[in-house]
Amino acid sequence: MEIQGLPGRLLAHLGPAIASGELPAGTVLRAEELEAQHGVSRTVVREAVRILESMRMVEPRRRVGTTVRPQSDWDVFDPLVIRWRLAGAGRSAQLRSLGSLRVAVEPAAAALAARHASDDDRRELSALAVELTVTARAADLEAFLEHDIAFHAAVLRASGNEMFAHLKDTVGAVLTGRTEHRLMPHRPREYAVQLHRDVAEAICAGDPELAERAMRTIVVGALEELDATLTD
Amino acid sequence: MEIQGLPGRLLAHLGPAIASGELPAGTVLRAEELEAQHGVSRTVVREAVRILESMRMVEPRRRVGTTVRPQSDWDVFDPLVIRWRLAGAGRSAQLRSLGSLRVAVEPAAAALAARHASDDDRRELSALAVELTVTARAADLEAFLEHDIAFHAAVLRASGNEMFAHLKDTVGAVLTGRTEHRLMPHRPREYAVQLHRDVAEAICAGDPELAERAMRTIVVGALEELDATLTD
DNA sequence: CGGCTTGAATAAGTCATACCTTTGGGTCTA
DNA sequence: TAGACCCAAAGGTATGACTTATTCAAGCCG
Repeated sequence: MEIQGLPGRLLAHLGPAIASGELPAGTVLRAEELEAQHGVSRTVVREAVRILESMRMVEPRRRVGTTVRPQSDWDVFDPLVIRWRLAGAGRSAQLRSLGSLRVAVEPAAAALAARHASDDDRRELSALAVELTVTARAADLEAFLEHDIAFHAAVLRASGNEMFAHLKDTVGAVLTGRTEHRLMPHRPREYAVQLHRDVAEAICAGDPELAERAMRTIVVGALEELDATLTD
Repeated sequence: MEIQGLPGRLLAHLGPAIASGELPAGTVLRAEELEAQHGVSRTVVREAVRILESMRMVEPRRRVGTTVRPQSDWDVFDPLVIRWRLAGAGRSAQLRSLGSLRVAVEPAAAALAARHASDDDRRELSALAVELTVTARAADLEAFLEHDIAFHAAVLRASGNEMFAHLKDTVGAVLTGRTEHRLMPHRPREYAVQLHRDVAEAICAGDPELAERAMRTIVVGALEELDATLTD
């Protein structure tokens, strides 16, 4: 999953530093300095910088150095960029953006899933709905989170659209971030759990409209809760 | 925009080759061979491979070589991956995926735009709607395409959500691909143009429901046309 | 005979260095 | 002052030497 070796290590420093605004747009990074600061060779620095370039976060220019590009240029769908932003300063903005994205995508995915889900998909969704109910009643936040992530991932996958399916890690990151940063009620609301059961049932019954409506209620609720909680 | 220099050139060979299935999952690339085949140095090969690794398209492993990963692992939201797939074999699958994504995102973006668009945004949308009408009547496909792309980009940007805004190049690629591959009527349908005007008017009037509905009609229509045209 | 250890071969990973190419800016000249 | 010109600075590329991890197989032990 992660980029390997020293370039990965360097990236793990530079990426968050840029994403958090510690190195704002316009900052000039010079290869030689990076070598010295991190005690690595040219090769390593170049590979890390190349990756940042491919994410459109920096732009190397001869005679001038490697400059940090404005946030509006970044590849905001890149999983690494999303993770870096969630980790640091841009967290609230990132959560809000992702919240809107979820509102757009997840209901559509639920509708598609109701049409295209395989029998295995349906079985899995039912099982996960049960798990959610159980862990919610037990107020086991950790287990609830795990199953919640699995549930949304299952819906996205069952949609049969590869691009939706690939958003599973992103949605997972949002849910995790929400729990970690105490943006969630200490105990999952029974109403929310009921909605998850509704989604599962609608998909199993092959009812796209119902599935979409229930899922929309879930993600709109999550977004509103987010907006109400985030102060910045 | 593009990755610069020799690594970029190498990437422009390897990326499409992998995306098109010419180098299927499991294929082993050895650095030494790539050097010889493309007449470049290790430095260049390593940087190109690192970028492919960051897109999750290949996985370098010691003692074994750099193996091509299955398509399901790829970073399907990466603009380069999308472009490569649109260019080659995976084109139909890619267009379908993107079509569904548009159906999910663009109506939501239109609704947000109706709430948050600035006065400049609204002016621009009105102007673009006029341009669309004019070029459609003149059956000037090239100019129509250009304004169509600009229109959808403007809606996405006006939504105020950075992630939606970043999909503008992706949507542009779909529209371009559709025109290039003759998946469009030779003359834009007046009905479709009317819908674009409806979207612009609804956003200008601040009517989210109407904007969303009109935009949904546009993208659903586009998707259905696509499904009807694509044979594979 | 089967499983475990061990060692050698292999390919990627890293480093250091030399040299090339582009480009921004200063200088010199008309 | 305007223009041509030159130089230094920074990234770009090439290469050789060395390191490290990993696979595979030979060989050893139970």
